[in-house]
Amino acid sequence: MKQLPKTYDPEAVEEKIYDMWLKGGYFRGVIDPQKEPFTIVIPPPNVTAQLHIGHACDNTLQDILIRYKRMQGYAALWIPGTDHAGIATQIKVEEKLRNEGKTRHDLGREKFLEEVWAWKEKYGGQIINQLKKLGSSCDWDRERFTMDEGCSKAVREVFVRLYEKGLIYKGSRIVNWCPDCVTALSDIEVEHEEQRSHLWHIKYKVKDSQEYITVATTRPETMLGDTAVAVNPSDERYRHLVGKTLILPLVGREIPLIADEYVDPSFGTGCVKITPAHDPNDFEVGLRHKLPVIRVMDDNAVINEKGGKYQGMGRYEARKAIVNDLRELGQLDKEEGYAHNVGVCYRCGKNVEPVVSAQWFVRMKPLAEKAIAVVKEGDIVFVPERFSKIYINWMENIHDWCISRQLWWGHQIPAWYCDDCGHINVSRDTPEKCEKCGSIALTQDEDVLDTWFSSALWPFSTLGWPDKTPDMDYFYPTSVLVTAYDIIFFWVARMIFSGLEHTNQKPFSTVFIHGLVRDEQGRKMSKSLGNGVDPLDMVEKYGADALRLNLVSGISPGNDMRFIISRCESFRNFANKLWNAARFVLMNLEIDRNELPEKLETEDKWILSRLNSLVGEVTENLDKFELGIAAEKIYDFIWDSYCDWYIELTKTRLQGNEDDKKISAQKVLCYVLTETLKLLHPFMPFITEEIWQSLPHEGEALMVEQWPVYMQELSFPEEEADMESIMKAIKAVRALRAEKNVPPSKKSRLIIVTDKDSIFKHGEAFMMKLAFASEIDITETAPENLEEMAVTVTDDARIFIPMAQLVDIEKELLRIDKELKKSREDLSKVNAKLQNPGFVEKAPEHVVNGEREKAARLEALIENLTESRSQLEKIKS
RNA sequence: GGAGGCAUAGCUCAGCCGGUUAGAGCGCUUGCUUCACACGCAAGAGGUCAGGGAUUCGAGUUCCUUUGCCUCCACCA
Repeated sequence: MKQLPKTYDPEAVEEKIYDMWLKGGYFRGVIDPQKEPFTIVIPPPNVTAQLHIGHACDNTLQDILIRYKRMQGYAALWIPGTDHAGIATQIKVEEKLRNEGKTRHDLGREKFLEEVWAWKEKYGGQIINQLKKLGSSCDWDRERFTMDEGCSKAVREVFVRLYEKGLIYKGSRIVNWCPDCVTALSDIEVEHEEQRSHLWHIKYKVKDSQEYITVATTRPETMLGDTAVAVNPSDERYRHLVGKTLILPLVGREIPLIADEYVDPSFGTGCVKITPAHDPNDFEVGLRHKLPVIRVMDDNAVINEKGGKYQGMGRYEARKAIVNDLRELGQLDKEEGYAHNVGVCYRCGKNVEPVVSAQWFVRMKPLAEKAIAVVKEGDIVFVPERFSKIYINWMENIHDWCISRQLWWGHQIPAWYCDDCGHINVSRDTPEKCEKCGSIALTQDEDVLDTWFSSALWPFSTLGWPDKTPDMDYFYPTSVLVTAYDIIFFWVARMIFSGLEHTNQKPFSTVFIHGLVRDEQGRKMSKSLGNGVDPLDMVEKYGADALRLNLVSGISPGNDMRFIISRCESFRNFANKLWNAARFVLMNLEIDRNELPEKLETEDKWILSRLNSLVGEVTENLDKFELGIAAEKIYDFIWDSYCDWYIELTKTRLQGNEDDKKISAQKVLCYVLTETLKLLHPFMPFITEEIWQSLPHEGEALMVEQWPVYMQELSFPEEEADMESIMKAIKAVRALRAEKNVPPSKKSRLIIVTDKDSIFKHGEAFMMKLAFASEIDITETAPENLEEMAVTVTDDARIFIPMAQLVDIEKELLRIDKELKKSREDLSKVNAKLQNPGFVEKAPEHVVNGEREKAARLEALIENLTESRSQLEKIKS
């Protein structure tokens, strides 16, 4: 017999258990042709810093799925890894350098990258350690990094293939430029926020005329680059001026007044200044009208030499100066307050500047088509389903993807420019000479790729692609992708089209989307608010199991959740509850084999039947990704059915002196506990494993045990009902006693009047213990000296308690009347249903039968209540 | 301008395909050193399931609508 400490101590258990799992090699995904594969690739956390509570949630969900499937006999593989997170990490390291008074340019590219790699080693390691602390059962032998050799090879392969197919091109386009990060961004890396600003109305003089045209703009500084003013061709007000020349204020440049459908005549003055170099729409207009493109800002958003006297000013400094100058010239017609959406960089939060720039793009339309079809046809399923609409909508309106970044940290673009002929050599390996002119003077493109370019390949680059590997053959396509809804576009969408394009297969079958973890007030967790929660703190305080259960129970798929610390405490209490249940079982255990006894008592069948239903339901819930519901059901079963009832019920047998009943109780206790541990294991891996190891068992570890299956022969509806009868009686007695504050130490005789005497005969011992009886009489007729007794009633028994303390006829009458009223109301409702032909005809049989049974129960209860009532009345008079 | 979500106990939230008396945690009230557990046990209070309408034998659950929050997408100067 093994002794467990009185309180569960996660710290003493978790590391030991995790090491045991590691030593056993249970995390390894092993190719086994006899088994079905089940694969998950981790959404690689950024190596920017430590994990936050959102990661803990994401990884707990994955771990639950992978452990569940592993126990079901799948060849389960969970591939871990981290993401280099281009801009984010580079910003972090530059910040660190700034604190040391340095910039990346002081170090130079090579030295700087050394710094970043050192950073990566530090934080990447921390992240892996954190994942382990959470209990994640990843195959650590296969840990990957988006910039490791294999992933880099995949990146080059993809780049070259797409380039050769004409799906990657380099071109001058308007891109979102972050002057602070000094790089181009893709469209989705720009967030929009409303900013209060002004709408400035500026007068442009018509050449050789007294007339003026007024345009409105939110970015007056860009006027330095204006090359036209446009009006709608149908606009009567300006028709006579179309084709005329205007004088650009401050600059003096002559620009045409053009007509273009793009202009909305009803907005503002109906005239739009056209700055092709600094606005995406103007760029398009410029193309249509063959307008010159004059870029007036440099990469830091400082006005360049094209800006005349404003050269050297920052964009907002220039804005101020220009507005002032226009005002002085009398060419500022109006200045009005204006709130509008401004794009900001998703990494640094600074305003993004649309500028024309030569960048690399992925041509999206051809790739998107397949990616839309695969979801529309249900080949890839989103859970919850509603996210597929969001995905499809985005894919259908997709723009080309700007993939080049003016950073140093990342995959350098595999393109080499020939210094002699200018030809672009795109190649998997560093070319020795220009493929066009043979020159050896080649310079590689300085830029790196968008960090998401490599993440997009993650499901197959981690399995060895582009090489043909056994892993690729066996584990690909992966099974489920688990992630939050905020990176559906960044990541999920790009994995889908990349997988389809490069492997000709979908990268995964199911996308399981969860919400974001917010703080107790429902705010997003962020650095600036300082409301972030460190998962390791929670692990330390409450244990990993409690944290995990907090993160998955009481949540619904796809919806945000609040992280409430007090809930960690309740789940720690739950762990302790389970611990003590196990402690109780072990204290009473004299068997060394886990098996069911030959002869089962009613209460055994009751708990086994309940367990069996639980097995069926939990399995179904997990298959439908209803993890929260599954967790709650297991929680309720353990606390309510197993601890509060079954353990209490077995005490009479365990403490009795009938050996066979004692042993059979031990066997059922042990069996049910073991099966329950299996069900709970994916959710609370540490404590379940630790307890399981103490119980009689044959296998090596709980985590590789077989997942329980529903068995018809373990369903005992009759015994369940019988036990419920006894439980109801026990509850009724307890309620009566509690009302009068009778302590458990004060026992009393119980006289049970029932026609189900065999059931109650069996329940005698339970009533003794749990209803605090000193002796029990089971009869079919009510006792005599009623005035000395209190009575309580269930639907199949009247229970008399000869205890003066409880006798209070007036109060009893009141209580019985109240109950009678309620029961009669319920009964009439049920009868109304049953008398409704529509209900009886149309409702399914089990529902109708259920109502009939309910009616019968209520009738019995009413009869018992009425009987008791008339007796009380008799005593009263 | 589009699209989506949320509204259920004092608080935070579950509630799957419509079908017992709408649940949990925390909080609250009362009692209990009941030989696993006070991180516990027992009993209890507390709900017009946001308002209105429709479908149905039956609606917290489906549909429409109103109100109030929230999010995402979108090039209106």
